[in-house]
Amino acid sequence: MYKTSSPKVQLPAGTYPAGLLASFAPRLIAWQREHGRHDLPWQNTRDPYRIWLSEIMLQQTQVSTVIPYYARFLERFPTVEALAAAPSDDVMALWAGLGYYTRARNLHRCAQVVTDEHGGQFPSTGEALAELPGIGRSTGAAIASFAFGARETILDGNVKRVLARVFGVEGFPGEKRVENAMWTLAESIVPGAAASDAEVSAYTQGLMDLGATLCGRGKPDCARCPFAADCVANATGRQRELPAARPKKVVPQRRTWMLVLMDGDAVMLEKRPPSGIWGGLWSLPEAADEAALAERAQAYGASDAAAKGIPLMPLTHTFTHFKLDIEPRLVEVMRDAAALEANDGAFAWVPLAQIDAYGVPAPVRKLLDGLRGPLL
DNA sequence: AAACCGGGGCA
DNA sequence: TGCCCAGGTTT
Repeated sequence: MYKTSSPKVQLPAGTYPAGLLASFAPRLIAWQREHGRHDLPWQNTRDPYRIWLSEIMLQQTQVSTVIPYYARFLERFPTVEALAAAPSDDVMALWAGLGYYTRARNLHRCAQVVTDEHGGQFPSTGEALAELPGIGRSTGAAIASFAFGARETILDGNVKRVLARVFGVEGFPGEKRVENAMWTLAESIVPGAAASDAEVSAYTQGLMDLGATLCGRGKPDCARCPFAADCVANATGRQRELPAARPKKVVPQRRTWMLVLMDGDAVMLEKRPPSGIWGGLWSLPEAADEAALAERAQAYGASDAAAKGIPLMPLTHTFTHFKLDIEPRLVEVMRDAAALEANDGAFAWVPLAQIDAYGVPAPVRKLLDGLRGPLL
């Protein structure tokens, strides 16, 4: 749910230089007009449909990738009603290749809500726009400012970087406290009430352009920046420290035992459940400890003596949220043809040379690749 | 390999 | 209400 006035806290006087706060918008607008981007396909229109479509596509996707998709979408769906009426498959097919497919589903749903519940008209405030599927606070503000001249601020990753550097905002922007402070700051520097719609658009576009061009993550081009003389990061050489990086949290270590069950040159792979880690991929049978793994091996026909298996080289795989230590155990058996008949697609014996034809998690593939030479 | 990313779902 | 995730790309 969108919070109208974000934190209900005023920017305390003296937190930032008053001159910089007051001059920020006019200087950004002047810079955008001189040095910003002006020829993107979704600029120079005030059609909320076209602006909305571009903003959704631009979430997590760069401009050059979006451009051809944007053109195809508009050609096929010139209006929000046309998009709303389209079969889901058509929408998904046109989106194919852009990634983040929940965006496409939300896009379609949003078009239907606008058509069915808003008479085909997009709402004109960020708050109302953010009620729609796939539109959050920042995207809502972007659409409202470009399409309706609303003096509302965006706050995406680019803008957070610019504000953190220019104003010297400390702390990790992913932290709620810091993000709230940035919303307050961003709201306090939007163009004044006298600003024209064109100035409001240039301002929002300027925030995007500055973050995307001069003030990028890697090495900002401070020499060309309109705020170089006031920028805290530039003055202190802390461009690389601002904004503060996500605090490294110690990722949890997990450990799993994997059964490399071999019959000749074939290894047994199990199909994983459709959701969760490696959902739907083919992988080795797993157990939480060595004893449990031995039981699984016996269930697949290994003798008591052989079930513990031969330890292979352990390997570590890093996920976003945890590290996984894999302890492989090699067990050789004679495959059970009857069980294979009855297995219902739950497992398969696959010659090592053919595992590339199966969807196998990268670390498991690596493990199995290591087995090919010596054993054959 | 690690950092980054707006919105949505969920505790 | 705040935290974390999914599913990608960039560095």
